[in-house]
Amino acid sequence: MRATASILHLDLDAFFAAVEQRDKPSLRGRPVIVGGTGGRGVVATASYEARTFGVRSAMSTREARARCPHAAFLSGRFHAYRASSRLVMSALREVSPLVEPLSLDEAFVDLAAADLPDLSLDTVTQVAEDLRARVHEVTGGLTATVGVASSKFMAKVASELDKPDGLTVVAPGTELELLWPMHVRVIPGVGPATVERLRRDGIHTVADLARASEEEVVRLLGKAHGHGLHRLAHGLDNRAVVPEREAKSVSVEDTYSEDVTDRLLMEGLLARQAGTVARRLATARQSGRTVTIKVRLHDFTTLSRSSTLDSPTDDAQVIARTARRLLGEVDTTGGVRLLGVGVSGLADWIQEGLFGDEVEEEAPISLDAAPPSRRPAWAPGSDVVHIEHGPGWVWGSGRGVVTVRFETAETGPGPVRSFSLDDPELTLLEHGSDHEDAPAD
DNA sequence: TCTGGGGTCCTAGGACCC
DNA sequence: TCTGGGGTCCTAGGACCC
Repeated sequence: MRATASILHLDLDAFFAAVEQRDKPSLRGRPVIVGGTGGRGVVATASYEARTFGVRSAMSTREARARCPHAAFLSGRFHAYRASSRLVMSALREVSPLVEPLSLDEAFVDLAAADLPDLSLDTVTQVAEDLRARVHEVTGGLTATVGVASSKFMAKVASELDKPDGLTVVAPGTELELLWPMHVRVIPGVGPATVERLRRDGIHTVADLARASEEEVVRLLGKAHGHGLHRLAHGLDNRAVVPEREAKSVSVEDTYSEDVTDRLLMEGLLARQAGTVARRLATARQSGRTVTIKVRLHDFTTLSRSSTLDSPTDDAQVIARTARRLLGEVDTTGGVRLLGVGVSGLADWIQEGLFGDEVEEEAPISLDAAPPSRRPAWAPGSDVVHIEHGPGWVWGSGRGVVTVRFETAETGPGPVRSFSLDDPELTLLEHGSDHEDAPAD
């Protein structure tokens, strides 16, 4: 909570649907619904025209069709959404270097890091209006709703108040009089289950929540959630705007139009998903140790099984093999409606920055350009090794295992594989055997 | 023939280690 | 011979967000 209204939250209005209406004039003024169009689809975004018929996000497409049969139902063009999103994020970064995207259509901007004469209400209001106009301009007509306040929480609450195409600035000091009459549902993190738990205890408004003792809220909702919500109810929020966040997992899941009952087919579908996950990991130059499968049975029961490997991988075969083994632990009699594969525990083995600038760049690392290392043996990124048929970089090490990414300037990033430290195939190519220097920085 | 897909964070219990 | 306690890792599930 700051003394100035210097955190801005921007939300693009009915984003996916608005992009479709922008790109296809015949859709303008008409109800447009973007989402899964198959028998088991749900609505991702409904245009405001569709919302007047009661169509909402996350509603099944079947129900949306019943409510609004004349709407245009579209399955979505994500490259177009990403392109517009990038334009918006760039526009935000013109205002302040501290921009935290929350999704394709939402971001926080820290105005305290912007180059402004002051942070008075007049100034931030003008900045917000200019920004909304700029977004409209760079996207070719999309509108945004903006909230500006003294914290992330209040900025987000404020941006909900004047949708679409609006602006709300909350003057510092007036937060609680705005917040307390509202329903607890306005607090991000309060969903249906939490609303119900609080309701049973007679807590409906934010003021009710603030009046309750912290002990009581913690008893109802658990330590972290209870403590956090109780603070928010008092308007207390010191979270900073954080521009870059490391991904913690990569996953793919698919709901099938008909339940899958054939075990071999399930294995094939998992293997294909493993390939997609592996490709995304390689693109992000990451690997992870924990492989998780997700299985949704015919009756919507959802299960997960996971297995943590000795060393991180981005190898499609390894992920597929693990996924198949995990599927073996699940009774799929009766069929499954969804299968998914994910890898988490990313970057555990990669010390960010050990590669220096090189890790930030997409360009393949030349083995010839290997920097003389001053780090202990087998530190991630420190050594070039030779295993079996080719050279590679040490990617991670520990527990008697060294993990290597095979990579050359010619081939670019290759697969990640692991070897036991006493594997005779493993030879240190560069970097002598005494490593007494302390790690740099 | 209700109920997507991509994520994040939290909890709770058991294993294991010191 | 009646039995510690703290810390960390792993696993499964749940709530929530967009």
